[in-house]
Amino acid sequence: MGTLKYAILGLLNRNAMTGYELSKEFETTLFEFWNAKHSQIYPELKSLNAAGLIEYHVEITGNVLEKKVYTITDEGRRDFLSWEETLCPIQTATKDESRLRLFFLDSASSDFRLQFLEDQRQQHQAHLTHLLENQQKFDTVPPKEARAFSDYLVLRGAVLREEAALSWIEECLQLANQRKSNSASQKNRA
Amino acid sequence: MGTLKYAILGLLNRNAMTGYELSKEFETTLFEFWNAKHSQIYPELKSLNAAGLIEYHVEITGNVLEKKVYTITDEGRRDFLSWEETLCPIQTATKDESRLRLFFLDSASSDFRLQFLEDQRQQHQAHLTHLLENQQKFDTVPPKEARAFSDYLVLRGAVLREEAALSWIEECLQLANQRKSNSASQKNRA
DNA sequence: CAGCCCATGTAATTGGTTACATGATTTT
DNA sequence: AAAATCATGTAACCAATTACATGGGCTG
Repeated sequence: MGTLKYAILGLLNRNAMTGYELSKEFETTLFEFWNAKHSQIYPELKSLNAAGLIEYHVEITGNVLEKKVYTITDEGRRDFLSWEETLCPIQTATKDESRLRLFFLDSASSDFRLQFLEDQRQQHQAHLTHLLENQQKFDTVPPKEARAFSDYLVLRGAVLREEAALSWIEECLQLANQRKSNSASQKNRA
Repeated sequence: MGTLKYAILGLLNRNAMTGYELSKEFETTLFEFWNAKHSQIYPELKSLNAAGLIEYHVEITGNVLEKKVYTITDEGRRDFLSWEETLCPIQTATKDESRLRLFFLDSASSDFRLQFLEDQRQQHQAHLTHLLENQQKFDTVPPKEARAFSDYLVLRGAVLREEAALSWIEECLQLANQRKSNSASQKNRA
């Protein structure tokens, strides 16, 4: 899809940045829905530069350490906007190892089943708590064209998704427990 | 991670199957949380066979058409179970182009913003409807050790996730509409 | 001066998709 | 007879992670 390209152009469309700063931005801000390591970013910057979509100038930190501050070009901005202003299909399929394991969970022992679900529950709980802490940093919905508005929206998305994941696991636990007390009376299965 | 390996072993642990049937299984049953094309499956089967985790015998369909029916070996079963009976981290990050686009949506025109959100809303709505139709096929929660129990659980997971996604988009739409009427009175921004 | 962060790259490998390639069987 | 589906594979390419490799700058 070449999505990394547009993630980078999008970030540079906001602020000029070095590859290192882009990498930090992926780790922090975009982490929930996109990520890329520096080993993927630097080559991509090289090719975006070659394509004339971004430029850079070198700045010196201290005495010798060079850093390349990248800026988006007009052509790059046009390219980004033409990507940004297109519709896109929602994600109906996504690789999720937890769900795969859960799908096969009937081949595991009944003890492990509960242990697995309980562990998943706790992890989701912890992650949700963390997200809610971030959400509380917004005392109010960020206004207008504020940069933080997007941050708020994607954070809300993460919160709602995580709440749903937690509800789901709790539903699974409940059904698994039901099953356990049922099957106690008929343990003589294959 | 080598997850494909365990997805295949897990399926073969249920039933003996050909590569073609595995491929269909990925397309239908596992699709929501794992997928693999035949071009990835056939080489994987080759290497699992070489590792002694699966075996096959050849069956003839019609006059000449050969198909390889794969069976899991004892060693394969042990390997699968040792994977299956381990805890795993929840997914806190997943690449999602829709969310990325939404994150950058402030660089788009206000008209397009609403168009994008409305389109996403409709897509989520349609997908949810489809999932709920599948859910109705279960008149009751499948019992005990029934194969369908896992199917039911992952379907419930998909339903809850999709409901959350829809709620989120609706919240975004609401906020975006608010913003529009607000910003009408102060359109003189940079 | 040690340890951590800043800063930039490349190489090797894995995971995954798309395209290439072939041919039999069944259904309409 | 054509079209859809069954059936199996390989090749080329793209995306992404892990590891390799180097060195400066800042803080305690």
